[in-house]
Amino acid sequence: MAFLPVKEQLEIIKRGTVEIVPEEELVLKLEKSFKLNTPLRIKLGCDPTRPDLHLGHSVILRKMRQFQDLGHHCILIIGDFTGMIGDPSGANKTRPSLTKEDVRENGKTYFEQASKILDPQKTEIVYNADWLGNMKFEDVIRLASKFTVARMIERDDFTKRYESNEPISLHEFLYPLAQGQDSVHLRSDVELGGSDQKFNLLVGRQLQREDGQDPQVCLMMPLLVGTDGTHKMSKSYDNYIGLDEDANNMYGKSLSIPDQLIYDYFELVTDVPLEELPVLKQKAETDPRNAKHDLALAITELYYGKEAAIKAREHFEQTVIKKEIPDDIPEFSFAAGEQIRLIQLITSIKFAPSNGESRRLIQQGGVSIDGETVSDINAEISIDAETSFVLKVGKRKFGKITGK
RNA sequence: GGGGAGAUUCCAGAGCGGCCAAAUGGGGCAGACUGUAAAUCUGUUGUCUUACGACUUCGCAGGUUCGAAUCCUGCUCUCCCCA
Repeated sequence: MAFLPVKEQLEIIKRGTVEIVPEEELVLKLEKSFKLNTPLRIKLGCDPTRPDLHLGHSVILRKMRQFQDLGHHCILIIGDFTGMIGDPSGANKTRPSLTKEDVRENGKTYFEQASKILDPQKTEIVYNADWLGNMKFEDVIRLASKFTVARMIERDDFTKRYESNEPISLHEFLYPLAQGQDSVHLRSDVELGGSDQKFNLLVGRQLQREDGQDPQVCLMMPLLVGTDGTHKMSKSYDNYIGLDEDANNMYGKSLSIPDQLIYDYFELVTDVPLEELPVLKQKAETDPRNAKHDLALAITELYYGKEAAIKAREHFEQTVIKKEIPDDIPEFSFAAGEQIRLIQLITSIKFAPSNGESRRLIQQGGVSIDGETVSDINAEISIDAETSFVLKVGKRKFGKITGK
């Protein structure tokens, strides 16, 4: 296939990037690729320990997709080797070491979810245990000798953990080396990563250089700030919008981001054309309400299509703005003749994790039946064949209770 | 190898023999308000119980005591200083 002119490719590639190190080398690589009509080898590593992808992951995956669309060769590394050992970074808890099967399984799940963004046909999947697992201790020592401790601990997250007296295990120093070794093995031209990966990506450059290769270009994407507006999007902060979230949730959660993030989201997680971005930036400042709805729609549309996205918008307006009952709510049937305490009913359909919690919800006015707030903790419900009412618990848990 | 500090409820962090299901902050949840599932304010935040109360929880295992998160012994883990 024919490649786009280098200048046009660059424009697409640079969208949203934090840093490209070094950009001149990327230009050279693109020029060479164009001349020889050979695709660049783009590398992206993933951690298969938690295969629940969210919009934060999508930032980098989308960048990968852009490379695919430009005709380059994309390689997704499933980090099964590191996953088996259990990367303890960022935590002082030992993570459970996964078995080989677990990791392969997770890797599969990861790829399935990533396929919502990547073109699976054009993605090469590799497992790094295939080469890292064969290294001898001697090889590891030789690799380790290429880095000094001072260089390692100057890495930002190590420095922070060191200063706050948090433990750093020795093997964590080996992770960047392992990742760099991946680049050597795959002879990558470009490695993608979050801006927190800079150090690791740079290690790849050094190791490739020592191996006599043309070092990879490191392309860093910003870390997407989560719905709380402060931390990077991640499952552990519970500020994420999952890729397999249903359309309604995706829409609603997208609306809950703080206003100042609207533009970033447009740039990083939607497909709005480059030339429209400045307009949207303007709109995000002058008309945040509508800009945010546009954003929510754009995000939802990307994963569920236009029709579903519009439905999600309607659902949101109905339930949140007009505070009406949505059309499609789950139904829970109880045997006719049954007498059940409301508290237990709420717990039994998992609208609350414990009876204590249900009780609290009622006490706080968070429970209503057909729009009437229930304040009696001891309320009992008699079910008969005719029973049918809508139970609302908290802001957005609706259920239709019926008798059978 | 030697010396010191520490492990508390989702997180951070008080408590140091009964008044401790355990201060305070963060987070979560609910209510009010709002363009919003944002911000703000208020309430709430182990389990079971209508309630009285009962039960489980303060690294792990034992022990002292009428009674332990708090005292003792051993173990595990972490941090700091020295070598």
